Amino acid sequence: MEALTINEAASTTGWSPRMLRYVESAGLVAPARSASGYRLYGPGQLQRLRTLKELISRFDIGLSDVAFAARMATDSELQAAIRRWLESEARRPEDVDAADWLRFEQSKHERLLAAATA
Amino acid sequence: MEALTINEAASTTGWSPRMLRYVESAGLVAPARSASGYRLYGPGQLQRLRTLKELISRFDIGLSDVAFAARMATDSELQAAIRRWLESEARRPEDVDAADWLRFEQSKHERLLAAATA
DNA sequence: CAAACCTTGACACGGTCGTGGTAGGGTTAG
DNA sequence: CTAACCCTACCACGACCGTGTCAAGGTTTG
Repeated sequence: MEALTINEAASTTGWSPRMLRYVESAGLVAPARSASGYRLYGPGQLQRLRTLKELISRFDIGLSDVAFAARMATDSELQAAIRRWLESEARRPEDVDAADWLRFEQSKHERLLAAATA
Repeated sequence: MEALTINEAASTTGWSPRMLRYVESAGLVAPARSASGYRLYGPGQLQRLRTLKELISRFDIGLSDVAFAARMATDSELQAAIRRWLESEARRPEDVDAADWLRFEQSKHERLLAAATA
């Protein structure tokens, strides 16, 4: 009785059923399955779906970003390689315009805003 | 005499001039500028461009993934939020098919392979 | 000064992301 | 049994990523 089917889970989390399947395909929240293959979402998964939504909208990031963070967290070789590269970058702060990648990261949002305003 | 212009930098790093500008727009390697606005790549930047190329092809990731990692490394609030979310995930290993997101992450590569073979 | 370089801005194009829909077919519940 | 639900597999669509190319104009160099 602690498991909701996909439409019920969608109602209580704010995701669409379609997106719940997509989130699963990204490996971020993988519900158990009933004997006949129905997805069964437990309470913890419902909570993680809600916080995932929060996370993504608060920082304006994508599901694929979270998926990449998950990959980094489990692939220590990747993690180490990226950290080494970033550290070699950080040692030359005079080269870096700190606002640059920020503009890059936000540009899609800005473009959306501009399009919506126009 | 330690600074190369964009075409010279392209030759020694394997990136195209177009991509060097794109990499800069992503905030990953930002060269100094001459008085008249020419990009001037120093030795350290050439090295980072080479390792960046290596990193990206070795792990089959995108520039935007590295840009996201850079954002995480400098935005500690984002980093903490993502770590919290991932940790809440990790406490329920019975739910997670470890190979799932791996398939997701590799699927584009597989699709490319399939398309190339066909 | 002319050739060879650099700059930004734009168009284009295949591929991926995020999202909705629809179709064909099993499952569950009244 | 039938209505309501679930499944997977597709099509579609706009936005974004990675990449090349071209145009119009400034800079450097022989």
